[in-house]
Amino acid sequence: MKPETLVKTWIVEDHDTFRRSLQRLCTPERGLAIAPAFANAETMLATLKAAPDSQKPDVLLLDVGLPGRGGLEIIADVHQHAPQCRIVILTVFEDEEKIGRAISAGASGYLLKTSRAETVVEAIHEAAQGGSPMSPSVAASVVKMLAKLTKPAAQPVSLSPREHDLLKLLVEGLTAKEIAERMQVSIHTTSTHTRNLFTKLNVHSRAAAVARALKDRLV
Amino acid sequence: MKPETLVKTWIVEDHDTFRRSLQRLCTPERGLAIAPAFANAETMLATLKAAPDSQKPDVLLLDVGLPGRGGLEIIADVHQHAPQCRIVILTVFEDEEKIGRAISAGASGYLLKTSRAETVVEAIHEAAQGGSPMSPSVAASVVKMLAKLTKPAAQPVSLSPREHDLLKLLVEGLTAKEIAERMQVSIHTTSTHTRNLFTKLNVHSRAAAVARALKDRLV
DNA sequence: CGTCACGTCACCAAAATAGGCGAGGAAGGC
DNA sequence: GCCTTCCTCGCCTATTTTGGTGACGTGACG
Repeated sequence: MKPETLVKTWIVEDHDTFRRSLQRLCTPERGLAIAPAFANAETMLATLKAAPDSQKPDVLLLDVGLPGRGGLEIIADVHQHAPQCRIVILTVFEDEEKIGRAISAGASGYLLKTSRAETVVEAIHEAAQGGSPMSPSVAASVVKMLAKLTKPAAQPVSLSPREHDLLKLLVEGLTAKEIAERMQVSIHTTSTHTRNLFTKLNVHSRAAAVARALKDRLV
Repeated sequence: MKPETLVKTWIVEDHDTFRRSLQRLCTPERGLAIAPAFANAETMLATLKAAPDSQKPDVLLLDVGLPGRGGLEIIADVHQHAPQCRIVILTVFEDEEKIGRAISAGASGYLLKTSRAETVVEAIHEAAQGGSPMSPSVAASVVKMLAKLTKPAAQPVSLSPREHDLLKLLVEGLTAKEIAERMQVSIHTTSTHTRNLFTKLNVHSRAAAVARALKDRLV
């Protein structure tokens, strides 16, 4: 894993002291190129847009300290102008809300500012190699979110094969007539299946059935 | 972070050599209690069921080498008999499918067998403290999955406040009448909103609107 | 002041759906 | 054999939904 070339890192951090500390971490001895550092995202973006590809960063350390509008929107812009750049969030917030939004926006890593200097350096290298460095508690949040998002039905329902087919087509938004065609049966049959399906799902409308199906991952 | 008590770790690993290697890692000098090790999940579960709470493990290192039925079902059983136990998967597989299913099942961590001994020990401690140790590439997969699951609408739609309200109620499976009550308006109004909503969402039925809303996370 | 988006309400008709009933055949378990 | 589940098809009606049109008041914006 010895770095053949220095990892180009950019830094966005509004606190002067902390920004300089980060900047001092980036030394050739640590396998990192001298890092441009910016006090706000706008100047960084302007520089990024003007930079030739060869000078664009491999990793961007991004502080998203400001609540509300703060840096998450920036991520999309960075991806647009430097698609290969891995973005590592560096912040004091560790609530699932913020973590989830950062990852949705395209962040690769998420470090807390309580991380040790050595950890940050490791994280930069890890990110540059395609990994996703995260502080332990952040990793736990991410795993928790993923588990929640993929958890199956609370009370599992056993649908017959045809009912399952029907449900999938319902979720596609087809009408009864279209479903009958797709399933190669009479519209009366789909009607029967639909009624049975409603009973099993404990709903009284197609819309509710679709909601149940998608929420409980029945499809 | 000094461990005041030794972390009780159990090991399930079918390869004799590797199992003994893991077992040798668990020493008081490393902050770990002498670890019971099992060649298969069944005997581990039997032992777990018979064990008093005070002897139940803090962390379970679980090999899920066998493809198909292998260990993921075990996770639920372990959670049932030792709710506080953190489960760390230890395997050679690193495809998103397996990782996702392990996490859905309730695993806290996921290590590749290529991990160094020192890393495994760190992971055990991290898991015991509520973290989620993962090999870098696994972390990247997890982040990628989470990003995919939470990515917003492909083509964002701008709904008016009332339309958004309506959509939320639709997703709850309410009928037009119920929605009218909830929104404190006439049923004719909900009808108008519904039509406009359909146009914006480019659908022609409530079911399709619900599908679009949930798939594109418009709610 | 005009315009536009929005929310509200209404009337209308064609179409779809929800839901109840019965009934035959095929497959599988006991 | 009997029973159950599932799939299939049909008939029925009340209700809902879809989609079109028009209309009024409000507030924001230029």
